[in-house]
Amino acid sequence: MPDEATAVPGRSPRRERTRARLLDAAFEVFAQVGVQAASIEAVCEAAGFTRGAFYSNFASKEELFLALTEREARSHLGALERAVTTVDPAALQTPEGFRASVREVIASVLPDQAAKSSWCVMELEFELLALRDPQVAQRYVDQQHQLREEMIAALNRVMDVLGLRFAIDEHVAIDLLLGAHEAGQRAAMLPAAGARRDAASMLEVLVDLIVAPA
Amino acid sequence: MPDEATAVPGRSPRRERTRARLLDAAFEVFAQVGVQAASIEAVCEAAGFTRGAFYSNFASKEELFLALTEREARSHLGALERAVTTVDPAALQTPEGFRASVREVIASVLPDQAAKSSWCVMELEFELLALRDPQVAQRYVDQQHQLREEMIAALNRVMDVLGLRFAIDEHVAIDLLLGAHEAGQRAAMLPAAGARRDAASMLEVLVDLIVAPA
DNA sequence: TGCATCGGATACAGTGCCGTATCGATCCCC
DNA sequence: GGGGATCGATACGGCACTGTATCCGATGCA
Repeated sequence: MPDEATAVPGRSPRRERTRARLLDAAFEVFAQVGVQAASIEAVCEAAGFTRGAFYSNFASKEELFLALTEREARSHLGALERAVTTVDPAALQTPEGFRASVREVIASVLPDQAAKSSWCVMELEFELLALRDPQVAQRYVDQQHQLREEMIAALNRVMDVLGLRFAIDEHVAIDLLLGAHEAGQRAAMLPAAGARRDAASMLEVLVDLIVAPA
Repeated sequence: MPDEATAVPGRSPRRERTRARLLDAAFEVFAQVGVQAASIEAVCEAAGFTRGAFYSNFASKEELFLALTEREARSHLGALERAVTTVDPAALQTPEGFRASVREVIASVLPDQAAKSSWCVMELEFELLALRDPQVAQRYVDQQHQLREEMIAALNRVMDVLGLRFAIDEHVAIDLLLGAHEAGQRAAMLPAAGARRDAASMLEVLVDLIVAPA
């Protein structure tokens, strides 16, 4: 037995794979039926395990959920970094190219096509859980904060190249951008009512409003 | 027995009271633990009834939830109308008065202090349910659509008095306003992380951006 | 006041999920 | 290749909730 419970978090490869499969299954099941409605049993079945495996890896459904959000947050931060470093400076020279780049950076944090749209459902679940459980709330707030700070930095870097800046407080700007993106994505998952404005056009209107020459 | 099942929806006063108490309790319980996590039993207990009363009035939890959203939507539309008719034209003459009026109209649809902040939790629940259940989705979309159309009309009426107009598409404008309001309200329910921007300032920034002289 | 209907309470059988305790296979290291 | 630790499967008792069928008191009408 290792001396410390807080020793190296080096879990055996086998255990790591089990955890990963459980997390994958949790993502799927949670997105499909909701975190609260999802039974531990259903997650295990989707992962091809029995509850024995689950309780050997997680203490509760909440812990599983938090591990999942952490994994996804890490992955999103990675995607953000990649998106920023792959922005083509040449493309930025035109207004269209600039707006496309902004949208790409935003989309990298809230992937639409790649990881299916089910992540935005999970975001809603996360927020809802946070509104009820203080422990979850802390994690949620921290993750959101970190993500937004990195996005501000990323977008500022992009805009510097162009001699542009935010016309309004950058925190408000990010909130508006992310809000518009999320709203657009969710709207896309619902049946249309009347004239449906898509996320793309909303974002472009917004970008025009809040970006100004430096 | 009445000939028609679709006769007058005139329910007896007693029955109406029972339904109202069940709806009140549902609001409370749903907001507290979530729609999915809430057991019918818990709702009944909160209302001071047994499940017998519930099944005598509703076929399922979903039906109860839909009845609840309908009642609340009606109440919100009423509040919106009242807010618009009580706007003081004199107050509109100053920029501050105008912004306050805009905020009041918006707040009337998404009440913050009055009906507690728990309604925005219910909104999230509603949206989440809509993303999963097509039947719920239709209702959700319809309600949102109606609300937004009425808000556009209301705000346009207010702005006409001042010789102002939306600088951008009015549907986009409403989406941004409502989004900002909701985001601000939810943020207010969570522990602060770093500099917390409140809903009020976000809305004012936004109003300044999207309102222009006619 | 008596009677018919309505509306909510009670009783019951059934189900799915929970968390734990224990067992057995697999993996790893010497 | 054996022995010990690890890890997931199995088995068990229990509980909370579901939906229905039935009962009984309240209510309203003649």
